[in-house]
Amino acid sequence: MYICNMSNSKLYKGSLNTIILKLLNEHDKMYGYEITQKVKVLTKGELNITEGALYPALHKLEAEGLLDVELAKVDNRLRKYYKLTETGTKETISKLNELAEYIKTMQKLVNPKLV
Amino acid sequence: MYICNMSNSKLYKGSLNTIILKLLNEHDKMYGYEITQKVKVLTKGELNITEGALYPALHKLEAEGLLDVELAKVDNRLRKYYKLTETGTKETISKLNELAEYIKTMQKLVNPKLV
DNA sequence: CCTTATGTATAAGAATCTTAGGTATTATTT
DNA sequence: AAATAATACCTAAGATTCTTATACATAAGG
Repeated sequence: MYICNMSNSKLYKGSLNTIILKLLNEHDKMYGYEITQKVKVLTKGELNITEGALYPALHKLEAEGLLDVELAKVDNRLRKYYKLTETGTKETISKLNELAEYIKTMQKLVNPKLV
Repeated sequence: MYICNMSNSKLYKGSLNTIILKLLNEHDKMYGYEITQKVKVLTKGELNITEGALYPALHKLEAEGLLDVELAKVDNRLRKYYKLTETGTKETISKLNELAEYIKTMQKLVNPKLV
């Protein structure tokens, strides 16, 4: 028996906020653990959001007024549902544009013929 | 008269090494200042590599054995030409694959219909 | 003479991530 | 029944990478 240590391809700086915002933009409300699972499924295990990155990021987005929190108890376990605020929705669009720009920029650099 | 402060779209973590390696892969040998200028031109001013990021990155890549250095004096000014080592060339390919994977992964997350 | 361009470098600080712990309940396996 | 895995939250220490600011030096241009 051995343990498969899938080398989690590293997040690029700033990606996480974009991912969180985009997922909340699609799913109305989500809780932290749910986000980690969703990312796993969507990326087929390629990306594992670590809790040490996720929870501080959620707290910060909340503090910045981009997310609202709603507490829930399910099966006697706490859940914190996060939801985009109006500002959060605007920021989501902005972040997605930034990401698209970034990808274009990188393609100019690494694949100049195709751009 | 006012100063146009083009908000330098931020680098995502880890991008810089990939950019450096890819440029050196294409141009045989380059010096630091040349790299900053090349990136400006290729990205039409969208990306400005700061010296505070570039020089430490070059030094680290050299220390890791991915780059070789060659000193030159042009117009009485020092230049440090960097060139890929054999290991550096392999690492370049690996980094470019990583970047391509990363972009695919992000597109699964932010644009799941298209992927 | 002063500023801009060319060319290198480092140090302090911010931001974001990984790793490694911690707590607690429920479900599953042994 | 007991141990482990899954669910669900959290934080702290450390690594890494970037920005900002500064420094030094030569050449060119106004």
